[in-house]
Order: sequence, then structure tokens, then C-alpha cells
Amino acid sequence: MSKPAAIALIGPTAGGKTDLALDIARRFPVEIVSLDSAQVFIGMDIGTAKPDRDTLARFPHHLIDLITPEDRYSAAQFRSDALRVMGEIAARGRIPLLVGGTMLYYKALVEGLAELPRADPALRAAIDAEAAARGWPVLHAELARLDPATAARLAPNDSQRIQRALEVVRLTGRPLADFWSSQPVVDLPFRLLTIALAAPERQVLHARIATRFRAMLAAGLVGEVEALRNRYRLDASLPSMRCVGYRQAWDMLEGQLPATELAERGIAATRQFAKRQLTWLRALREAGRLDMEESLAESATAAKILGRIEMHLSNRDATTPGSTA
RNA sequence: GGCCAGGUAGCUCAGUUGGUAGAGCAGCGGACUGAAAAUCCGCGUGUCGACGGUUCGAUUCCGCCCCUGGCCA
Repeated sequence: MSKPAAIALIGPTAGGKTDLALDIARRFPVEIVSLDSAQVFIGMDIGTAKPDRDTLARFPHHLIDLITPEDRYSAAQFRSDALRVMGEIAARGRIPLLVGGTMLYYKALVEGLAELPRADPALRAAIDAEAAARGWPVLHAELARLDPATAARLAPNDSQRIQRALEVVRLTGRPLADFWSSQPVVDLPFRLLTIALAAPERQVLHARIATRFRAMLAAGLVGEVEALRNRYRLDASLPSMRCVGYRQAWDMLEGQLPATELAERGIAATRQFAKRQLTWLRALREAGRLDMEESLAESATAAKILGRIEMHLSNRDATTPGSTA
């Protein structure tokens, strides 16, 4: 019994993933599954570079527009949603094509996660209040008593991870490492072909990022954020409003950022985001996770990738070539 | 043309009572298990505008020149 095929197309922002995904969708019986932590938000369209209505009508995307910007999503939620949706697609006789740049989600899907308690908003609020009063290093010191191993690998100012580690240990009485060591080894129920769309030269990537962000502003990004502020109860600490572009537009609307600096700040934030994605990509390459790594700089690249996908799809089970379907 | 204030890292600037200089931002590298487009860690040699002079030694003092901004003609 061979596993169904699936494809993942990952790469840095502004790298050309979307266009290539549509090429693939025209050629093969795939359904696109978004691998993107920002496109899950309803109403956040311009700044997350969601495909337009016509494109979405022709090529339905899964796992976009799942929650409002008031709500929170997570890697664990993604993993469970993605596995469900991928199973449904395969049951229809089609092939899931994951497309996006949220590398933690990719990793969570492929490697799985420990069986940890989910986020507890009340506890997090309490921890935030403590941190505001005493500072994160103090909480880091507290963590060192409750979960020394985790505290040792976290910096005293790593607010988010200190908070999470404290949350887990206060909720369960067990340190994080405990959960990690009993984490089940994942056997992904798909034959996954992972294609990394490598960034072009840094200069070229930066130019593309600048052009794209200016286009977002021209398309009304600030108006989009204003409309969201009017419609929902939002604040600057929400994950939605911390997304690249949205954070800067928010700051401008709050009078914290001069309008003349919006473009520059948004572009810089996007570059920094892309750089972190590239660090992930290098780590994934070194871990042997990438089946193929191509740059769109060459005109022949798309054809090469399509060819590789064709091979992957015709190969019913690469690990046991002799098996019958 | 005269006077004043400046010319120091990619940008904005600090500083050196003369011993060749450091912040923020940007950039680069890294980490990453329910917020991940998040969060955090590390990395600072640059003709100190040019040319002369004084000095053991000048980015610092002096002279002259160039450039920028402002004011006055």
C-alpha cells in the first residue's frame, strides 16, 4: 500500500512562489494548501499578498481566511488542519500542493510536535503582567528553578519562549524537555516532494521586496488596516497586527511612525523576514529535507521543476518500486 | 561676495583637553516545538571632506581650498 503523493513549495517572501504554484496547478491535478501564518486572517489580503478573487475562484486555496484578526492560530493548529485537508484532497484523487513561507509550519507538519498543552490566554496575561512589573530576566530566573534545562537554552530576554516554557510548567508541573523526549516520531502519511525556491541574489531579492511593498501601499494597505481597526477589536499585541506591513501601518495610524517613513520601515521589516526564512532554508538543506532547490533567476527553472513533479507523481512509491498499486 | 553652522560607518549623529573613534537604525550571520510575517542571540577599520603647516605623533590645533545648509548683501 503506497502513500499518496504530495508536494511542498517553500521559499522566501517575494520569491515567486505563487506564480509557480499556479503554473503547477494548470499542469497537474493539485489543490493548493496555504503554508502561511498570515494568510489565515480574514480581511488581511493586500499585505499578505493573497491571490486575488479570480485566482482563488479558479484555483481554490485551503487554509486561508480561517479566522478573524482578533483570533490566534498556531503551528499545532496548522498541523492538524493541514493533515485533515491533505487527506481530503487525496481522497478526491487529487494531490495536495503546499505553498508558503512559514517554515515552522512546514517543520511542524513534517516532524510533528510534542503533546503539549495549548495556549492559556489567562495565564499568559498573568505572565505578561509579571514581566511588565519585574522584567523578563526575573521570569527567566524563575524558569531556571522550575525547568533548568529549558532556561539554560533560552536568553533572559526571549520573552515569547520564556512565557511558553513557564506556561507549560505551571500548567502541568512538567518541564518542556520532558514532553520533547516523549515526542512520538512522525511518519507523514504522504510521499512528500519538497521544493525550495531559493532566493535570487540578495540585491535582486531586496529590489523585488521594495517594489512589492510599494505596490501594496499603492493598492491600499493602510486603508485595509484602518478598515480592520474599525471592524474588529484589535491591538498592537495581536499576532495579526504584528505581521509585516500591518505592524508598521498600525504604528503610523497611531501616530508612532511618520507617514514618510512607512515605506522604508515596511520594506526593511520584509527584508529581515526574508533573511530569517533563508536561515530556515539553509538549516532544512543541511538536514537533508529539501528534495530540490532551484532559483527562478534562470528561465529554464520552472520547466525543470515541472519535470521533477511529473516524475514524482508518476512514481507511485519511490521506496518500493516493485510494488503494485 | 561676507558672516555663521556643519562635513566622522550605508543613514542619523556622538566623541576624541593631540596618542587614528562609538551609539541608534540599516545590513550580515545564527537560533527556533500551540504568537513564527513572532521572539531572541551574535557581528562595528571607517582615506574622521581635500591639501599643506605645527608636532615624536593630527580626525582633534593652525592655514588654505572644496562641499552642504542658514542669514546678510
